[in-house]
Amino acid sequence: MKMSKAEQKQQTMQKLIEVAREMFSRQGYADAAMEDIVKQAGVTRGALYHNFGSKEGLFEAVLASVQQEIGERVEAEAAKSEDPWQQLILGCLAFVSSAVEHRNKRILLIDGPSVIGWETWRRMDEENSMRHLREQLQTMQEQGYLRPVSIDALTHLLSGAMNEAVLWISETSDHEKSLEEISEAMTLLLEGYRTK
Amino acid sequence: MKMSKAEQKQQTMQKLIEVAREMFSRQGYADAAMEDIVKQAGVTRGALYHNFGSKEGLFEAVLASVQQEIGERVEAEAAKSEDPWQQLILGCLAFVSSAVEHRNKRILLIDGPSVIGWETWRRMDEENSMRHLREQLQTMQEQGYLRPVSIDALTHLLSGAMNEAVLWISETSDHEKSLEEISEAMTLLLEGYRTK
DNA sequence: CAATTTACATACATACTGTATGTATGTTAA
DNA sequence: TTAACATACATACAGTATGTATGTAAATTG
Repeated sequence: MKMSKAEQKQQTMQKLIEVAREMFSRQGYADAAMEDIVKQAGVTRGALYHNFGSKEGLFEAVLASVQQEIGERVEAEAAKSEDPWQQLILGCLAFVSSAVEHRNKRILLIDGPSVIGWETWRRMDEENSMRHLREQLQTMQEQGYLRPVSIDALTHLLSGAMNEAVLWISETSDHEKSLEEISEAMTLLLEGYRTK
Repeated sequence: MKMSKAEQKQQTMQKLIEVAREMFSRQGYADAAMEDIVKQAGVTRGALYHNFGSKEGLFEAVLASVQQEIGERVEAEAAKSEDPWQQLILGCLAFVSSAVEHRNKRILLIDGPSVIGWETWRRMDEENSMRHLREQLQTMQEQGYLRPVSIDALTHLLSGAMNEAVLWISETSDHEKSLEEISEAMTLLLEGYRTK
């Protein structure tokens, strides 16, 4: 069976991203050696540098796939309700549940900001999970569900709270219980902004 | 003027920590070369490895000094009031104001968790700024100021919210304004937990 | 005051990223 | 159909950074 150049490229890139995602998750960015990644992916350093340019470039591609995956799950979950408050809660819970997974957590929350810089990390996040959050809050405020408060500030506060929640949950012995506690605390937290 | 061994050690360690703190803040942990650090501190690699063991060891010492400094400011600020709610607000604001400073932000919030791992980072933070927050919330709940909610969960949510707030503020063009917005949003956020 | 520990310097080993160059395979157009 | 070219990738090597082993002078100690 023959393969076009485009198909071949697509395949090696995907394989490298998969392998790198696993390695970055297990050992962290700094301790994951390119040599091991290409070996496990069944290619050579040439392929990696041809397609991604640098270790950072590879990481950015991996992070993008992580964020996209989470963003889709958040959106899908939020869409299950018509009520704005329900949508907000569902979205937040979906984010925490997704991000806490082993293959996402470290890449997204620990190494992400450090490796590519917080600004770039934020810009990438903005186009995935954070955009949904901001738009949801914006809409809710316009419809009178939320008190008059800076949407920017609020978005970041909530996003930060959830990020830390993810890291905390993943460290606790009983994930179910801690997720439940976070869910309760988040609900109360949001009550402070509620008008109707 | 003569110097005892202990004094000498203390002095080189302090100098290395100071220089490293500046370099880590400017270039980030990964791009800060040991060679440059020791050169600027006026010693050699021998002194560094003798005192700190590794690059990570040096970073941990730097981070400790950052956290201690912030922790002290938070405590001092909170002590300016007798009212628990005022104390909480003052402490939170002091944390954000301190952490946002250039010589603290990156080391504490960006590179910290990535370099030494989130668990270690949390354990270190626990002994500084976070402990104050948890104890304050604990006390407030016992005195009936706060709704019944998991103090652990709440502490992490607030801590995470503030951390992200710091990073956001530092990226905005008008720090004063964004700090004001965060202050307002944080106050409302806390209202959700208030009982009296 | 001899012995020993301490604080540090220096030279070197190791490991990892990134680059320069080569090659085989797919693509395109006369 | 084939010649010219582009692309995807392999390989060998260079550069740089961390960490270690060993040496040394000064202070501490019994």
